[in-house]
Amino acid sequence: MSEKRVTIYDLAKELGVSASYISKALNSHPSVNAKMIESVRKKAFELNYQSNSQAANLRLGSSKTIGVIVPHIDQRFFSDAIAGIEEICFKNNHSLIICQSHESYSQECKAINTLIHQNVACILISISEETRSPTYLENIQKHHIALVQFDRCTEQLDGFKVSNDNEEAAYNATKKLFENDYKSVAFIGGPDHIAIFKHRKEGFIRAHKEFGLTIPYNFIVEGSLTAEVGFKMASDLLSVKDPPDAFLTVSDNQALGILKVAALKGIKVPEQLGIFGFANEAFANIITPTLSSVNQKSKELGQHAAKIYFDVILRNKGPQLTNYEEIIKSEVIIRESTKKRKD
Amino acid sequence: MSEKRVTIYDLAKELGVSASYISKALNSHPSVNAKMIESVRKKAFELNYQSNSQAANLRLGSSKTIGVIVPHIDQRFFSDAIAGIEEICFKNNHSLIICQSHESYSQECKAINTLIHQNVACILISISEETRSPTYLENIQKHHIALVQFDRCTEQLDGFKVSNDNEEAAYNATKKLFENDYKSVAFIGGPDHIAIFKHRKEGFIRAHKEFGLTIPYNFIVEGSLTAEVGFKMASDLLSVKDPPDAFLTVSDNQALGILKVAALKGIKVPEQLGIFGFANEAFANIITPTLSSVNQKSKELGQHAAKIYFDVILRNKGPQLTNYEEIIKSEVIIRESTKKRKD
DNA sequence: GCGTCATATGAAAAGCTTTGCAGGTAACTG
DNA sequence: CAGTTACCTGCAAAGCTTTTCATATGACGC
Repeated sequence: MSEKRVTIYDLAKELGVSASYISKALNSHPSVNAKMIESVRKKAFELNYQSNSQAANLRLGSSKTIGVIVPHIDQRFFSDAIAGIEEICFKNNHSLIICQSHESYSQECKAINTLIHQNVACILISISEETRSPTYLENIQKHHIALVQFDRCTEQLDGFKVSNDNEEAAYNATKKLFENDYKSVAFIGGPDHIAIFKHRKEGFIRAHKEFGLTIPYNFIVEGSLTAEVGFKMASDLLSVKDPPDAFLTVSDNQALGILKVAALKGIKVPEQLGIFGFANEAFANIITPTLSSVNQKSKELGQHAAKIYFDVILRNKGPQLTNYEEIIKSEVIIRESTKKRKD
Repeated sequence: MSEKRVTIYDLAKELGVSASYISKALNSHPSVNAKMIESVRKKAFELNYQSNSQAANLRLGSSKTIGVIVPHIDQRFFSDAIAGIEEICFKNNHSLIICQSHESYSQECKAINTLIHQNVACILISISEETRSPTYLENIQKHHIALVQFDRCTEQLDGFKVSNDNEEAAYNATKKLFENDYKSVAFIGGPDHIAIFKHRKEGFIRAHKEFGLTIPYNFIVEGSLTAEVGFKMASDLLSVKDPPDAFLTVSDNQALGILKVAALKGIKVPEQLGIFGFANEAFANIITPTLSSVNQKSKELGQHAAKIYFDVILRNKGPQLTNYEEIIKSEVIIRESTKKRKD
């Protein structure tokens, strides 16, 4: 019954021609006339033939497949980005292999190996929290596989990158806080060795410089992007002598933790405390008060990352660009949580 | 430089043995002694050799790859399920190819073809809203590729399935509403040809039967799983002569829409109106009032779907089970939105 | 009738791995 | 020493497709 796979040899036998001819027909090779192509197509459909990409790719030495590595596929930002990537790949007839690093360096390496084994044409990666050395990424390039970093990029390796205007976004968010009469803002950041978090911190600092303000040393802290961390950091900071009257975070979840602290301490948001999130999670405009945040346009970011491969790398097989960076403009969204003044 | 791919022939030449021997060594074949295996491994590492899965799979006729098709990867439920699938695949050294159907039948078919071309060992699918005929799924089986349906299954095709106890969950949720003194519950459902939505409706009806209650004909409506639909349906239903005093929905987003209507009309939730969501989205316990919902354990569901392939299908290559269904127990979570009585 | 050209078709190799079988060597037994 | 065993190692084929190059056929011009 469904015993053996149907191959071009089966088609060839049925039609009384050679296998190589069938192959040409299926690929619409110019040396095969239209009538023949049609009848081969028909036969292929009739016998329920499906080409074997593995054999083709083996022959061709490439694979019409893109690999993606992200820390967690079930985090909104990444699943959105992947949706964008998938869209572009689908349009270009490439399929997608997806791996999670679970924020672990060793799993990231394992994923990279898998993708190399699979002979992917390109790897799109957003590195894990643990990744501090780019040696494994260099390994990708050694295997003549294209590499595009998105969102979380390492500055230790040149190449193709897409990320948000993180510095600018943090700068704008901080400025908005000042413009809304908050006087003393604390920053809850993320792991500093990942460029995007460093950049956000820099934007935060630039805004202070511009307004001629100094930042108390303890008003810049770092941690993971969870509500628990937000809660902990905010409890600490709100217990010091001159506490901040606003927070800028690098994740809406951290912001959520701060809201909880405020509720517990009876601090009114936004009247007594301003809170600025990051990532514009689905809940940001649903919770009370609605949360000011930064919309990172994650889907677009994914699309652009994929497009870099199809539009830039593929077209540019000659002199290799070594540094190509795209910035996706994010959008600062002001909601209730930072409206001290009613305007 | 990075010219040609390193193959077992390169290793063979370097070590002065044959390629087939290298292959055996790398696979720890018993006829190769330990010392040799070690030195081949070392050499492989030294030359940065990465095996070519495509060639191996071509030879082996299988592919250590699982294909997944979901409507939208950026919907919480699916990205969670995929996270679960990925976990199990990773453990079993399989990689994952992910496709989105975008709720479109034609894109679903295209995705299926892609996966067949890729020679995947198994396809895990949650069908699109548009899919009404299982012919394309049968095609998968014809290509001796294993098939597991999860969450959204069609009743028109027997086979391996995993889903929630949808009927039971809806029944329990409805019962909870009655127990909390709501007298007249309306149901906002989803597309009826997808079994899970039908089952939820049946659970809703069973609860009424059990309590000896009749359901006004217009209290059962259907639509997509969006806030807009929830808003529209609820506005309509709350304007009739004897409006319902509670809603059971099939999505938290629909519930969100109802909350909006209530706010607009000045109806107090939960005092005057109970609202029950479904899916336990991240925002359910964050919004005000917090939303009663059904936790579908989506990640577990994904894990189980993948495990069916590894634990059941692979182990059971003899007499084919034709109907194997697993039910993941979901959890009904009561929050503020349905607490008419304080207890 | 012969050289030329266009068109249609096929043979064979290559891409890389796995595996059954056979061949070879060394050690060991009686 | 002949025969057996155990252990290593390699040959060759298979898995399916693509592509180069060669051949065959017929038509055409002169």
